[in-house]
Amino acid sequence: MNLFTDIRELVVAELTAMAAEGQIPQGLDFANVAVEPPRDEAHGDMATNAAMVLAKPAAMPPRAIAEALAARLARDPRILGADVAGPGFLNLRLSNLVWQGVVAAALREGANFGRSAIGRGARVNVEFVSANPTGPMHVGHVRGAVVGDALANLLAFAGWNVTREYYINDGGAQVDVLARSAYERYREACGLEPEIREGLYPGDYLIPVGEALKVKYGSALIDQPEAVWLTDIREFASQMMMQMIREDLAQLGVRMDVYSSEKALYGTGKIEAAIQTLRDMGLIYEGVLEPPKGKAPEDWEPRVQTLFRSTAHGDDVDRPVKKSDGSWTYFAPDIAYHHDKVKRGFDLLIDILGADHGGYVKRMKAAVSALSQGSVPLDIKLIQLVKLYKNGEPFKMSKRAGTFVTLRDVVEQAGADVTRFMMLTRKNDVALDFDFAKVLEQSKDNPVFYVQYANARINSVLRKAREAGLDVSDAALARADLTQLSHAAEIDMAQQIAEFPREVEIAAKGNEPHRIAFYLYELASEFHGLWNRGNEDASLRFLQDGNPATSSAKIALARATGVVISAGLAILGVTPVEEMR
RNA sequence: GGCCCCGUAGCUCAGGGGAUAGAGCGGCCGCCUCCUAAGCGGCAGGUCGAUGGUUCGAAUCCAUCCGGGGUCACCA
Repeated sequence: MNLFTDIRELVVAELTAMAAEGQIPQGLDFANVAVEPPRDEAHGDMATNAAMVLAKPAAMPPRAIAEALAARLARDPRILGADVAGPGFLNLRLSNLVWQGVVAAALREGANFGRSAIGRGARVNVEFVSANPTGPMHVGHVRGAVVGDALANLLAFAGWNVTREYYINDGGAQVDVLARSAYERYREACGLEPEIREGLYPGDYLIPVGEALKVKYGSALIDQPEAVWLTDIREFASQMMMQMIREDLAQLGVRMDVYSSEKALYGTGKIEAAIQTLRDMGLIYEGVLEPPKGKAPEDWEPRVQTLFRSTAHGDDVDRPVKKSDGSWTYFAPDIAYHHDKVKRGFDLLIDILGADHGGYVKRMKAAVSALSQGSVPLDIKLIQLVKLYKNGEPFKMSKRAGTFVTLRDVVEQAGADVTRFMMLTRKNDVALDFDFAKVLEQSKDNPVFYVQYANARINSVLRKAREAGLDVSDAALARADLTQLSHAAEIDMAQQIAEFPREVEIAAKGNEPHRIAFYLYELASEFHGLWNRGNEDASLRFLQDGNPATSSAKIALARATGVVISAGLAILGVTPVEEMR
């Protein structure tokens, strides 16, 4: 249930009736009519801008519309009062029964509370991580992995049909480097001195690869020329790397539905087919690009290349799909890959990329726009850097990988839940500071702790109530006399709970999972506030000695809050804690 | 120089075209005989980078400019 859309439907229904009865003109567009919580509590529980939005097209003063609408809305049992205010806002006060009903709904719906159908089952592909299979995942990948996974959870919760996909970049030169590096480790496993030359991957995570190669090939590849072993070792090593990456992702609680290989596109005609599709649209031509503007064109020389006319779909310059030697650029398989996604029938594509791929956004959008003839939107989320700190000091670590902090280092130090939550405490396009000390701190400036603490307190109440002999099952609590929840502080709590479904929809529409993390912080804050009100006003404590009926109602409110915390954390992929230690 | 992102309280950051712009930290003042004070309440602190524009209404949309970061033809 989403109370705000319910009330908006009521408003639109009344406006429609007003049009039918001639109170306002026929045929007005109600699309911009909004029902939202007002910023200021004094303005009531909900506000609608209907009168202001419609005043001009209806050629009527806003107050006249607002007053007529108010009179009609006031007849609905849910609405206690409708007051015209300010320039034409209509402020609605809702019956406590409405808010009490939200508590009951949360208890009834449980983990499904807040679930939405706005996605209408549309098929969306979320591509994320897509790290090269040349080593373990490092910090740079963590945020993208978490954002992608949480976004996928969010969209699924909001009614989209989600596919999580990893694009294995195994077609380029970097996997050759991997093969050569692994070969040296193989020589090492065979008792020879490895030559980890400049440009090879030095990390000791390749030692097991070398040992595995020795098991498979014995000494057969020693002193053989590269041409003999390169292809086999490349395949072998990248498979082992992918296995490691899958394990890394599992550590973070991330799972993929589909792994697609770049290499698998070569030799299948898929790249050629994608380019041919563009060629048939007149978007492929042989030409010479202008030198990059403003950059010293010293080493620039005109070259004839095969170009994609991406400017026809919003890009700034056309982009090469073939190098001057006739081989594909990296862009060509990427076009083919997105072509494949379009052909698989997705209604929406989302790519989660590192912020250093900013220059890549327009051309990829252009390609998808062309290949789908504008029918499949591509949203590209660029993920900004994570800066690591420990107690405020920049943090460097090189444990097992040689030069970088790995995903495993982060998860081992901070834990998957903390890592995931923290990665979602910023918008994707803002850099994020991650302090290993602060994220584990048990204080309110640590949002993970703060939210988890609220959940622990709720569990504490339930535990105490159970010890006192109360039935605190959700079914029993849903039957409690919730009309006893009438104090303003309790109604405020219920109102915050009612925000959850609305926040889910806003977050899903904008592909912004971080909104859920911020919402949970606010929800927790409301709960901690209510909890402490019990210190001053004993009637606000959840457990009321000798009054099981009242206790049940208040516990129902606490439990409903817990239900929402769990549902929200589930979207983030974080496990709620039962008890702080 | 082109393109992209950012610019909101001393600091770190929220804020779907709505009313008097919010939170945490830091500062000051309060709250535990009582479900976890690991918390809560209050006060102080703002020309929302600047200037124009669109709009009944702009932190939000558009344009230009100023700062900071990223990126920039045969690397993926």
